Amino acid sequence: MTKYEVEIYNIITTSTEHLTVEQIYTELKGRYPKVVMATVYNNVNKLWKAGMIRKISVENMPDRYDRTTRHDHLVCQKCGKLADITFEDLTASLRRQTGSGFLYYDLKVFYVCPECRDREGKRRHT
Amino acid sequence: MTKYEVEIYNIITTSTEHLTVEQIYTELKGRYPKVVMATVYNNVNKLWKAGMIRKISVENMPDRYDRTTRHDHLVCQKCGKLADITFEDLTASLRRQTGSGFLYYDLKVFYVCPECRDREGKRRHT
DNA sequence: AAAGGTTTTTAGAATCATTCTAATATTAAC
DNA sequence: GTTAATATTAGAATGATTCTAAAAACCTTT
Repeated sequence: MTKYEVEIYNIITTSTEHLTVEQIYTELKGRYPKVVMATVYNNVNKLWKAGMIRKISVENMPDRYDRTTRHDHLVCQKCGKLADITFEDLTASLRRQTGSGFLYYDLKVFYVCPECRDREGKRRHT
Repeated sequence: MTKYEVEIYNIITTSTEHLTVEQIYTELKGRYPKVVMATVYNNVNKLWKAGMIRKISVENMPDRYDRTTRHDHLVCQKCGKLADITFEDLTASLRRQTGSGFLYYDLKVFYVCPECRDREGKRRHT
């Protein structure tokens, strides 16, 4: 594993947020001013293909990266922010229904996050 | 509803496949040679915002559109093709866990589709 | 520690999907 | 049938991501 691979892996897996390539790049740039975007792309793809990190795609936003510990995601419909939830593990049940081709699943719950609710509420009612 | 809106809605909801904007455009172009891409984009977005069609985002591929009847998706990890499955409805359970902000959920099951399995199998074993 | 070979990084161009802008066309309302 | 509103067109612009070719860093083997 190369220096950047390790650094990027650490940034992703220790973050409490769900980071975009842009954010990882900014973070990394602080410590290694000569790093470029392509390096971040190369390395997140490498890590992703190796199954070491998770990629989260949501329509109309850049991909974000996450640790691989089993959990699901809440996606705010208003602001796009992600939050973790752990819903019951559906693996066994889905494997049964899907057959031997089964690899993994991805469950996203769309909602309005508390912050956006408050903001909405203020505008509409108060 | 405008002419194109209706046509695009019909193309999406009567298709057995999960169509990209590109494919919808090609289909539509056959009947209306002067239609442009932007019109397809405008209209799928309009239909999507109105909740009349579903948008399916998978990492590294263009968005695809689908009818809104309740069902989940199988995504082939090799070729990206989508197939429908109907797994048990998790709405009630997720709403309970998520709270009043809940809107809807999206369940994608990644697998290797039968065609890709066969292709793989041939290369590896036979 | 120099030479050779592989892998990584860099810089910047290229690509792809999608959105935007401004002008034109179509539709609906009066 | 004129006005106002909305939709469509054409093409430029944007944003995210990939690609390409050259330079740099990293191993190995001497």
